[in-house]
Amino acid sequence: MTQDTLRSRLIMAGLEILQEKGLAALTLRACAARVGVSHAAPAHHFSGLPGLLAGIIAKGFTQFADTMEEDRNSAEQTPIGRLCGLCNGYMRFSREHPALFTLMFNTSGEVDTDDPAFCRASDRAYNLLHETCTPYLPVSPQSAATEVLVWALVHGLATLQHSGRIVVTESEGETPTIEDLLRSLPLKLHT
Amino acid sequence: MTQDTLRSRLIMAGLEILQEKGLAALTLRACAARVGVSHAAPAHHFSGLPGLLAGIIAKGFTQFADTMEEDRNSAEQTPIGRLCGLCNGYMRFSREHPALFTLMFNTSGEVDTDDPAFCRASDRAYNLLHETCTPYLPVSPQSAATEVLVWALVHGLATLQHSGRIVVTESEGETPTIEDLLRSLPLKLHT
DNA sequence: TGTACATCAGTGAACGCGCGTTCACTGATGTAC
DNA sequence: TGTACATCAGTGAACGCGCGTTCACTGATGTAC
Repeated sequence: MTQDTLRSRLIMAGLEILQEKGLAALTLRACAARVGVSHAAPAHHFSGLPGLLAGIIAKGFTQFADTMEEDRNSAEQTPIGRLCGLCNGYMRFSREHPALFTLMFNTSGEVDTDDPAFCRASDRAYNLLHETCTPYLPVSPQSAATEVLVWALVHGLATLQHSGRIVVTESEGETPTIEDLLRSLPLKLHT
Repeated sequence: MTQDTLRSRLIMAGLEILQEKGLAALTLRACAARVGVSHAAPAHHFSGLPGLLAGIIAKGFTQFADTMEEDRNSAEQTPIGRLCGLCNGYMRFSREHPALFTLMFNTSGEVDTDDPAFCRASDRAYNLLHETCTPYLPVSPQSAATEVLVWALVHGLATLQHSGRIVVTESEGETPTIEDLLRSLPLKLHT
């Protein structure tokens, strides 16, 4: 019990440090200090920094999937409405948690990608995208699957937005909205 | 003269270290050691690590633009051929220099983004994309500019490919090619 | 042509720093008898 | 009910490590006169 609590408290501390100070500040000692525990304590719960990172990323994917699901389900319940909602959630999460988002999609080799919690959370996020794209067919036999197009588009937008190179809004204005971009794609419903 | 030479040799060493061992191994001391110079020498040429990183990233953008220009100019000289070539260059560079590519598009705060060489090289890469998209018009008034669509798509593909989440090929096979993906987009030529 | 001097890239020793890791320990908890 | 013992999460001191930075120095180069 105490073990589970400290473990999850260290992960939460890691998420906060990532949010406030970025990846460079994310160390075992910093997490222990934030929780208020000696710096040797995390060794009882994680196999070094890669283990802690895996735990943090798993938690990150869970929050990511929650955000997408929430925005999808509170949007207009049509295929395009749900897809726009999901993508807005994707963009929103990457905007609100830039350092975490970057870490989640960076296999810098320092992360234990076999961690079962990590795989479960990551799969759940992917399946949300997959489900929300199922109403759509590829436009032609040669064209790519809808989910590849959509995923690449929204992921590229999120990454470029994060690095300050483009601006994407949710409300209407001079810059394109997610909805404009998705409507630019050739999406064809099942007949 | 000696100053310029050591400066550029340190940048080249940084690029090699990035390629071989990743971002975590990229330090002032490591660059100095690779060049064969004392670890205090770089201080005469760079204002700490951020200055060296700016130099490395500027060089990276130059190589990036070279790669895209080369692939664009050796492709079939039609609008779609040139655009496919450029995007193949984009993907090829990100595949061949994953750590550098990640660093180039990550404003982790540790980089001096006001560096003039950095701005010049970055602008040249962007202008290549812009030029190659000029034959195309948006499909409708609401839809996004072609270059935003293309950039987001190819950047998303590059990033997701790098993190091992999707596979994109240049030759034909079971997975979509860049050409398939670009042909999936609604691109309309000027009349 | 020669002398004196200024400049400055690179040296090598030393510094403090935060990191992950180790290790003997303490003290609470739970269990066997 | 009580005693003895095993377990184990967390402690705190100590370790070696590589990092960026500082600083007095050396020695080559270029310039003024």
